[in-house]
Amino acid sequence: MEQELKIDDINDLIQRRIEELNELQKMKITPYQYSFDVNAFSSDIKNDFEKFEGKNVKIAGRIMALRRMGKASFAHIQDIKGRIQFYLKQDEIGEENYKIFKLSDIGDIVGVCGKVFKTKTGEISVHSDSYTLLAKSIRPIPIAKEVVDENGNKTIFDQFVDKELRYRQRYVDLIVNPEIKDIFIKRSKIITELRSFLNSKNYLEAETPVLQPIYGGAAARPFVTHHNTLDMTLYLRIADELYLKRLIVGGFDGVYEISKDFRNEGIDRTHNPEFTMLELYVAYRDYFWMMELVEEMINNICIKVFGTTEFEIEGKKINFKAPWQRISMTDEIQKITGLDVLKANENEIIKILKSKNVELTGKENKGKLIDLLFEATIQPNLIQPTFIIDYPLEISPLAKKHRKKEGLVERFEGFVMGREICNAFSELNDPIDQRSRFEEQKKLGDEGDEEAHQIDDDFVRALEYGMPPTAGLGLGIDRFVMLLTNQPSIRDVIFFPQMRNL
RNA sequence: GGGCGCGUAGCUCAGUGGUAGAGCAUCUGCCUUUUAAGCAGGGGGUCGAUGGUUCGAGCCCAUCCGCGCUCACCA
Repeated sequence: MEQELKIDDINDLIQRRIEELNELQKMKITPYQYSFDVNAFSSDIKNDFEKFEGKNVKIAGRIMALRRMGKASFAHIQDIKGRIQFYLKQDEIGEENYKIFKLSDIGDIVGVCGKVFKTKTGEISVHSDSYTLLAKSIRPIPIAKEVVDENGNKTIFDQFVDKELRYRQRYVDLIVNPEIKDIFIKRSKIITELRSFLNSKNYLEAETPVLQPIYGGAAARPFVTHHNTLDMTLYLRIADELYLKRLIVGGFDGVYEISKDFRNEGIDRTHNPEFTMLELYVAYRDYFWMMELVEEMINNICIKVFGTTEFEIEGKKINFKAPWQRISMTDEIQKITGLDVLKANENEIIKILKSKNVELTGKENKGKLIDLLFEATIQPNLIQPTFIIDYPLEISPLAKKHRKKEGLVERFEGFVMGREICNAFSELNDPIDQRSRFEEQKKLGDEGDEEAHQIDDDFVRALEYGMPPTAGLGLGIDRFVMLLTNQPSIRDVIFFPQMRNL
């Protein structure tokens, strides 16, 4: 049975492979097999040659290099752990099987059985006595040839480097640049350790709605969608916060969620429209307590996943070891600029901002101006892990007023390498204050601030029933993974980053 | 959104006004321990798209599409 060609970007390379496929089928070979009993992996064999030498192994993987020399051949296959060479010759596997092998291409998935041996030139290989085509590849993969010199330095020729194609066709990227798998494995371990740390504290992993009639918990523009049967507008969540706090009202005293949030905003090195966020709320605790928890949690992840708290990130040595420095935002601004922003009027702050070439829209309130001043003067210098504490009230509509300092809230953000990695507060649990904060936000919204918070009456009602004092935390997983794995772009830590349609 | 840059064979790239190239990949032949295997020979292109300038455009100009870097925005 000949395969119909229904491939839009057919070329002669694909054409030829389909012809091979048909030839295999004429030979009654099934080019897409059902299973293969793998019992060994490339790097295990190479790392423990003494144990494997002379033993029969069954390995499987993708052919990544082929060297055919008439009636004998060498090839490399790539499995989950790396690459290994196999050798086969016609005398040993028979003409029929050798013909099947000759119809194989780089990219095919194959299974090989045979004895482990070392070639004349010293490469640990599998001397195959059977060869099975498991899945025929009809689309050629970009071939990158590798050379490892005697010092172990790897040179890669013609590496697949087009970033656009790598992101759009991540499956090819993973085949051809397998070292990136490690980043994603690290990402997975980080999330696993995060979850196991939080579970060890007996916090409940909760699932809250992605589709929300009122979005909230952050300042961001949402994605809008529509439910047909209910005939109502729904928003993809921009944060989990308000639902998780409802669970605290309901009597859970520790809840967390690791989930996707969606923000309809720009895309760049640090922003993907959907991203993974950890949010955690713990009853009867405040933001001081939460700072210690963050230190403990991050130290734990560093040790469990990387075995150290010391990292080299973009050439700088970073140590996550607790305790982190704690700096008051307004004190530090005063130290650096000489201005007491709490007492100063807006014009005094604007004057300094202008001298720093910060562009203003003219709509900023005092809290926003203070935040801008912080970003311009202090944030870039926060290289080692640092907590900035006590933020202006106007930019923190869900945080509790500071117990001592007028105009501020009990909020902290953690910074590393000048970048924010987490955000936390003593949560606002005064329903009357919360309603007036929402009303302030509504004013901003009415004035055109597209990111202003919506009024969530049901959330206020929940607070009216009474929410215990609570500490809350948000931690952006993608950016955290970027830091720990030293990746320059969020797209390098997300398997399938959002791309424009072609 | 602004600035800079990129888009040529499956991959990596050269080609700055005069017949579209190289290496790898691929095909044919030879080759039973090779390893960027080798030797000999061959095929493969809407040069991102559209329009313009020119006797002549991959190259110059304009517009558009896509991507990258960067700045702004995104607390």
